[in-house]
Amino acid sequence: MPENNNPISLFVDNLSDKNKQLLETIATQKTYKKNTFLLKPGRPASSIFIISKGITRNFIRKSDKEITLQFSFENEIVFPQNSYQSDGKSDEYIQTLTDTEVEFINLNEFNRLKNGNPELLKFEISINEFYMIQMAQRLRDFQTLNATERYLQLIEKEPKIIKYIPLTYIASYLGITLGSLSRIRGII
Amino acid sequence: MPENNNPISLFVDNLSDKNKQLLETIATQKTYKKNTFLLKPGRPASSIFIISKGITRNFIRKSDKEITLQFSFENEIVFPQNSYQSDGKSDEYIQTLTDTEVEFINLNEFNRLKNGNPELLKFEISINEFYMIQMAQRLRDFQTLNATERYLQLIEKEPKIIKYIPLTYIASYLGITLGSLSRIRGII
DNA sequence: CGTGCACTTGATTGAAGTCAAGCGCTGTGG
DNA sequence: CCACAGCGCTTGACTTCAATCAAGTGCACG
Repeated sequence: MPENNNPISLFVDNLSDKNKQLLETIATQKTYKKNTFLLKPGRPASSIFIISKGITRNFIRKSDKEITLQFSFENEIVFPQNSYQSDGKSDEYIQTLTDTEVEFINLNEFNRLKNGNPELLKFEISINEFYMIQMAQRLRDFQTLNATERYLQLIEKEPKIIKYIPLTYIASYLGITLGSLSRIRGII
Repeated sequence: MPENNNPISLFVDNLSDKNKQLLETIATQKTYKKNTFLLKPGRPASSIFIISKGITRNFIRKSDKEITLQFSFENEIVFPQNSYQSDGKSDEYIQTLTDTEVEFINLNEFNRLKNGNPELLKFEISINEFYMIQMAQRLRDFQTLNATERYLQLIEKEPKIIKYIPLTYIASYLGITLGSLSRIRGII
């Protein structure tokens, strides 16, 4: 199973005991079978999830195709990428790719806790920064690399994805078709 | 010149007078001529800029080409997208595209101010969220749209860019070549 | 044992890149 | 004040990359 000790779990570790305990008071453990939806379009996302065990993906449907936006592994935080559209509804799906165990965190309660709590506010800033850097890197890859190079980059930077996730999902994550991805793998 | 009242300036407006004043104590007004570099690779970015007047672009060089990562207009905040690479150095340029007036904000001082200051911490969170949503949208466009659709999307969502910025820069921002962009414009 | 999923492969088309030439401004220096 | 250099953009001929659509393989699992 995926390796441990990513930046996100470090951010949690760095919290004071007091705040760790506070977080626990609003977290609920839940387990889901493979291929369960944690979020479907139309429902406002009132929670985020910390994955204790398992893998999820965020995706959207676009003209009969599924486009994968994000994969999430152990100790990572899952939330809808695009938050909301103009009509206030998310168009995003979040789905488990394996049997998965998550800590469910209600956003209203988290926002209440963090009010006037600098440590939790900084915690949120760190997490946002982490995901911003990741997205900026990914954007850059789309602007500067072709399909083959993006695939090689993925192997290097996110080997977990290659190891554990079906190519169909990886293809749309890389912005290419399954067929092309297969050919790229053949050549390399 | 570009329209006013974007989300970022609203975030500033919403600050308490006390914090607005605090920010002013660490801000320095500077003006730059067109085509000046506010940041070059190799130097750690110790500041961010709030544009009072003018336009900037962030870009990188990659095999003799310049790839534009971001344009910034009046009242927006400019900072390097990719923060840093593994060697700790940014590889990003920030350049003025017109005569430009900025509020220079030293990051160390800002970090000192925001320590234990929930309002400023929330301010930072709001700004990060704003840019995250923007990046997530842009990423999605690369995954789901072809060159023509990305251009149309840009016209719709960021008309300022089309109005004020040379096509050469826009092309790399959209991840296409100048020639292709010109053809797309010809057809539409 | 057979159905369906994950992936590969082939033939063809279409989208975008490359490279080079050329046009029309603008602005600057002789 | 004109001439010309350079920038911003377009256009053409051609190539290359990736998409499309369809067929087919191997494997897992009920």
